[in-house]
Amino acid sequence: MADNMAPSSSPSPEGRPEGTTGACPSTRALELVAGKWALRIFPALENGPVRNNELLRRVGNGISQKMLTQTLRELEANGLILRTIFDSVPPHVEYRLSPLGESLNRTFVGLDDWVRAHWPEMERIRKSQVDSD
Amino acid sequence: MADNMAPSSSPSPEGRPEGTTGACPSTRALELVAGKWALRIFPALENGPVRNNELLRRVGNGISQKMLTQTLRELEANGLILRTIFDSVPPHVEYRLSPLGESLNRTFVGLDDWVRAHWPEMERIRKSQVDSD
DNA sequence: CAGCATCCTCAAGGATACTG
DNA sequence: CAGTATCCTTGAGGATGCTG
Repeated sequence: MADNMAPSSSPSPEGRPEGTTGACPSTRALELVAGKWALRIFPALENGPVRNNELLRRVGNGISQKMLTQTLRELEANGLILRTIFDSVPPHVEYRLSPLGESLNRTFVGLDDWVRAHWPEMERIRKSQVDSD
Repeated sequence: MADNMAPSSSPSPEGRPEGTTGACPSTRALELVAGKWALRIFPALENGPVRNNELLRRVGNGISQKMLTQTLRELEANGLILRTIFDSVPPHVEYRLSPLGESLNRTFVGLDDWVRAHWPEMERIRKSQVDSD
């Protein structure tokens, strides 16, 4: 844990610090932030606070309550998500992106856009390869 | 498979198509492209062709030959990586990013940059939370 | 409703050994 | 050197049931 985090001020000749070491922070952050479910949760929170159940539905597909909570807690612990507890008789909890989380989400949107733009090409390549195989 | 891929031209009122369905392509692409090892392989290929062994060393950390090959094949099948076989007596194979792969890598760089910029803040938050706990 | 605890399954992935 | 095949371990994650 807690490795030193040299800013981009002193990159290697190749450009960025690059993965010869294999300990680049993005790797860890991805694993932290993208436990495969995080990527699904972020867009579900894009337009405001959402409650547990709603979130469960929004993320949908194969997520379980367990995984949702677990991922949510991790994101919260890293300041990417804010958890608001309304102390009402039927418990009411709201999750929303923190400013930091929204910032990260913007990066995700970039990735999402890339995929949208290039997915067809990838699909084409996939087929042409089995074809020439 | 082969879901329709509406370009960002017709987003939902909220912004993008958003994950109510849970079948957004970025999810699948991430799982395809980011089998957790892909993210490590891309930077290792940033500055030109690399051979299997070298790649194994470059990615380093916990990757095994099995996982390397497996991931490489998947990336290749999607046109993100090019595999060149030199038919020499000691087998010689080179991997490099395709133009498509380089394009995707640029997105990864963005993510990487975000992490570099915000990791300290996340770390601070992490600590302050256990503090106020 | 939110969410924790428990049990159990299954497959991702490591280690090892072998081949062209 | 590059790559496959096999075995085996581990833990991610689902299902269920209970609580405040």
